[in-house]
Amino acid sequence: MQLQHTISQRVSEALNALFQVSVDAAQVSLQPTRKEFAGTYTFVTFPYTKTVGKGPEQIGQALGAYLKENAPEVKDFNVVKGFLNLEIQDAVWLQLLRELIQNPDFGKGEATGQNVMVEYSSPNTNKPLHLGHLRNNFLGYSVSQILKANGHNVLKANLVNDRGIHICKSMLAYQQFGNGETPESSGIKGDHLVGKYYVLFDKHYKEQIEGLVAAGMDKEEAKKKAPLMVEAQAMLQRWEQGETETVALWKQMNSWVYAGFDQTYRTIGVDFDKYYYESETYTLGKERVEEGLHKNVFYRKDDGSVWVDLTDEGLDQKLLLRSDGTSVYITQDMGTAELKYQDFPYDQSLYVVADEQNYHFQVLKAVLKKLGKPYAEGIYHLSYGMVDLPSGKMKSREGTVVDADELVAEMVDTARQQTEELGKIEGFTQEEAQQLYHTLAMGALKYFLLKVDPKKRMLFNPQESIDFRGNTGPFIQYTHARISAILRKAADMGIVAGAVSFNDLSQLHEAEQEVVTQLVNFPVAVKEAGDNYAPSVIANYAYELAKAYNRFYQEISIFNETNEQARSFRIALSAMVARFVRESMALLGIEVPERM
RNA sequence: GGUCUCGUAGCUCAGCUGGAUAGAGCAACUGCCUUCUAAGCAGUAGGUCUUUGGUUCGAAUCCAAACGGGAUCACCA
Repeated sequence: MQLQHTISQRVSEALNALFQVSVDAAQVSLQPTRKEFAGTYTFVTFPYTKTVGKGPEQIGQALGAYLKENAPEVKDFNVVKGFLNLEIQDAVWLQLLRELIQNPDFGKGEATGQNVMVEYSSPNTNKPLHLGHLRNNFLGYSVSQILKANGHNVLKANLVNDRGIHICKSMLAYQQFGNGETPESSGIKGDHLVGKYYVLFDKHYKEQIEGLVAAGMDKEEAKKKAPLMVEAQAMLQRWEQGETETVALWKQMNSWVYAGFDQTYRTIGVDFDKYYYESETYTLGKERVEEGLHKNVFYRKDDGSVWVDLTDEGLDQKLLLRSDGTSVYITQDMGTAELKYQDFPYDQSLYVVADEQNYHFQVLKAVLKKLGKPYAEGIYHLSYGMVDLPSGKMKSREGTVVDADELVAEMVDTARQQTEELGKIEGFTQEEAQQLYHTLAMGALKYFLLKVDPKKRMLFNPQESIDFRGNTGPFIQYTHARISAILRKAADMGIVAGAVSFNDLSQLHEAEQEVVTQLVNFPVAVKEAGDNYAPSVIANYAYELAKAYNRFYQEISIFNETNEQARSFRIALSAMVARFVRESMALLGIEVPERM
């Protein structure tokens, strides 16, 4: 039963019966009643004063009295100015809980048959993952889970940026300064090892530039003429020509990076259904360019370069192919979009990419539309804001990035410290303790990064982010652990869930009713999160649910309750909260412990 | 400069498909562990929702402008 919908229906009927005003139930908007007033749903009467011809308060009184009399769900009402607050019968809440218990799919949308591809992570293979990538990975994974819960077929894709000048930079530095170092010989994780040479390249490159400038060269020219840069360009050429030695080095270094990434992905709990590699897709777009020239939506300049004019879309002219015939970024993305569509004919294609590329994706969509591609409309750039540090923006070249592996390790260590201080894990084995630290660390980190609206730029304060109290992942995990303890105790006492019905129970405490209200909201949150691609909606939901439960937990005893039905109800209620906490956290990619 | 985006408590953020006296968490202060896990609960204090105008019965929310942050406008990716 959709309670809110039912109440809308009742209000619609009442409007008709009392005032002969015909309003479709779907048009009757109800809002949650504010805490300081009694009630669950509030109907605002102001908009109806003209059609009804009465004052807002009068309308509220009349509707309230009518509903109390005629709507079986309505227990009572009160009117404050133009606001009609409706209280719901306890029997309705009890019935709702029974329905939740019997419906294991509550909250999940019906299958839509829609295919949605979610591309996320998309790392460069020249350096390890950092904090920004974490936001990306957590977002992509979580949105995928949320879309699945909304009934879509989801394919998680990772487009690995494994070629280009930046890759050649680390390769070149490795060649010159590496002395045959390997992850095995150095004990350094593969992606970090390669990243080390990327940094080394930059260091020597800068020295060369300074040297040239000191010798009187213009800075811009020095950047181009520095020997390391010239060599890196040459290496890229050799790579594109497939020169054996260069390709071998490229393969070797990439394999190190992949081993490192795999380890990180496993640690942070994300995965992919399909990998795309830029080295395999970067030439694909050229056919699309040909197609566009053919269809006369692109044009070729005298120097041979190909352009598209998007001024009619409010955008600019955009280069699609260089004068030497090689691809640029957008060329490749045009090709990859087509390839993706062939692999998995999608209704929607999400790109989880930082907001610095907003313009790029506008252009990509516009260009594909000009080509008349059926899949262009489904392209959606899930743009997220950068993660700032208290010191400002992260700059990889200035060494102010927060490394993902290091951060995770620090979080795990903090989780260990906090847990040991509280001394709550007696009887845990080493493995169980380690597992718990990891669960808590990832819960804290993921929740911190996901609770903020993706579109917004956010601040990562290392001090605050490791907090395990208040609006945090561990707070919600803690709620689950508490309930687990209750369910264990119930089992120990031989109380079988559902064995005692609560059919004769007729009264609820306010705190109990609040919890049911939150439970009932689960599908609303799942849908809203799906419609807006916003894990933050789920995070907020989980927090509200946990808060409502903790209040109930504090105020009302379960095992001291002598009324068997009331006790049975509270255990069932607790079990449902545990379930929805677990399910909503799973939508964020966060696990919940049985004990902590 | 053009385009886009953001501006809510000391800090980090909710709220934004218009509704009541704008909410959380952190930080500060006060209570609550012989009772199911105090990683908790209850409470106090903290606000010109950047500013100005407009639309409306009603604006943090919609529109416009200004101010202030940020992104982007490469034959880079």
